[in-house]
Amino acid sequence: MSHKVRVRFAPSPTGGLHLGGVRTVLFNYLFAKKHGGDFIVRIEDTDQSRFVTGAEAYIFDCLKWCGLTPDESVLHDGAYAPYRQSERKEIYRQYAEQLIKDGHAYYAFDTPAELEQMRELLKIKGSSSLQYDHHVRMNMNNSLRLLPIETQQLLDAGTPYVIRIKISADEFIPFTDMIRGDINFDTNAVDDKVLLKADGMPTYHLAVVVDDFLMKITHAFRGEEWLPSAPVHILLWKYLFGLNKMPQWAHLPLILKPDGNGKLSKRDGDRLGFPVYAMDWSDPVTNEITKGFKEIGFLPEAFINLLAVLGWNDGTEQEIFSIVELIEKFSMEKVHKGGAKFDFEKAKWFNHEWIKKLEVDHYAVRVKEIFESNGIAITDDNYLKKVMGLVKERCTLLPDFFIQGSFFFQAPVSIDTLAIKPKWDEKRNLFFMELIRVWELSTLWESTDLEISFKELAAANQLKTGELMLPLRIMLVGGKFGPGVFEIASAIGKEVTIKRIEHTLSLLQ
RNA sequence: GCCGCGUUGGUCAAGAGGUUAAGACGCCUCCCUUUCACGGAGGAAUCACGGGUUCGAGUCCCGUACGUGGUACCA
Repeated sequence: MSHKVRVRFAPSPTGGLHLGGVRTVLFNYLFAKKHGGDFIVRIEDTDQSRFVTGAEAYIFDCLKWCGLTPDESVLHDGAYAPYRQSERKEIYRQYAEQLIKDGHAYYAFDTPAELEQMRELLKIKGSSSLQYDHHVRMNMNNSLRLLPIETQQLLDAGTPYVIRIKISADEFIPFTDMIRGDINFDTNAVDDKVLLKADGMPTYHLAVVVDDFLMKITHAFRGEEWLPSAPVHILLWKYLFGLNKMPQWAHLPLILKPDGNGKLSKRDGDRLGFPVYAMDWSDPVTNEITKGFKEIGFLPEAFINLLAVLGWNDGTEQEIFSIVELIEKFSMEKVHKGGAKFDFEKAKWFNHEWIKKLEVDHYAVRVKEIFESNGIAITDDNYLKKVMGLVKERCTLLPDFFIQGSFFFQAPVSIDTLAIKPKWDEKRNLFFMELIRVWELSTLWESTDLEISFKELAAANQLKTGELMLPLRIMLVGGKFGPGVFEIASAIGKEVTIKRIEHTLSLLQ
């Protein structure tokens, strides 16, 4: 307890950063910050065949957008560098050798073909498992079966080999998971996992344990898919560093697809029409772009919020949390055991809430970009912010500001005259002609003034205001949506208002 | 197949043996608004199943079903 809390997020740079990945980062981050600890990002790039250019930089971009800044990482320095496992390659070997020396691991020279043959044989024998374990290892080509001199000869000859952990039979590995409580594993179900690959790189199993030790990690949080290999890691801790130094584990529940079965994948997003990655990911090989939450118009505050409450809640009715509140209220014990299906409708609701809640200044820059990418140059930022304030409660995603607010900047592209025509007649036509004259002479242009003059004129013409407001709205907006008509008229100004009324009037002739 | 983990409305979920089983999203109705939203009021809809334990079980135990993950020189 006297040690400073240190946690890590350890992604493989193999592609886009998935919702589940961001949530793992988030829970790590929240836990670290809550306990005044350090949040470390370590790049687990031990599989050279899966390396993807740009993926690492992309991960850091996502973290930056989310506001989850690491204390130590490839980009943030720290006392335990390097933070990229490929650069730590030499470190791992000595631990693997140590395990061999202590009798907990061995060299295995079996070729892929021989391994396949072994599995075929087990299958024929009707064995329930096809594992490389105590049942078969004495029939295999490894240093356990070979004479020491034979092993040495193979080694000297440069024969390719891996180092495997020697899992003893009939042993129980108990451990406590912060979320799931006490769990017991039977070693008979675990195989002699490869620790060091033929290319000299460690596998995940060796690398996590060694690095977590070296980097003084106190709490290790990862996805539930790692639970079955936990006994291997625990054994390695026991053999290498001692169980008393082992971090506390928590295996986070999975995020599942909304329909059907299984883990949420990128393909589900494509299929169901929502993003699965935090930010746009462009595949360097195929150039295919996969949409991200940021780009479709999510606020980072909302993204973080919705992820936090997917599998966790503080036991109250509260659903909207700022990052500061999350840090204060988060606890690993309240994380669920079961996986949660992702619901995009609810995700959008969070964004809507955050758009309403936040001052428009927080996201005006992005909305400005959206307008500009739609061909509307914003020359007056204050006017933009005013418009945003007027329409924000109708916007769920950031691009909605364009849909809801373009008519403040340009004449409506199309005018829904069909909505006016059924109740249109000469009397109403004359009313609007007169309205133009009245408003042209008006020196006051506040929405309340406009409403008063509009209503007075309607009364004088013995027309119901209500029947005239919809036509006015259509004239100014183009359709049946948007904030109060008089507020719109006031915002767009006298000249534009009159021009739009005249234009629609001519359309109605 | 084997091993692990899980299971409260359609979805997210509160719930630590005694509750009329919260709340939210979505859906429906109504009010507000002569637009669309926002806001407000209401509605439909749930403890996977079977056995125990107990005066009493969504809550504890055991089975079953279902889901999910793992079973690679991937992480």
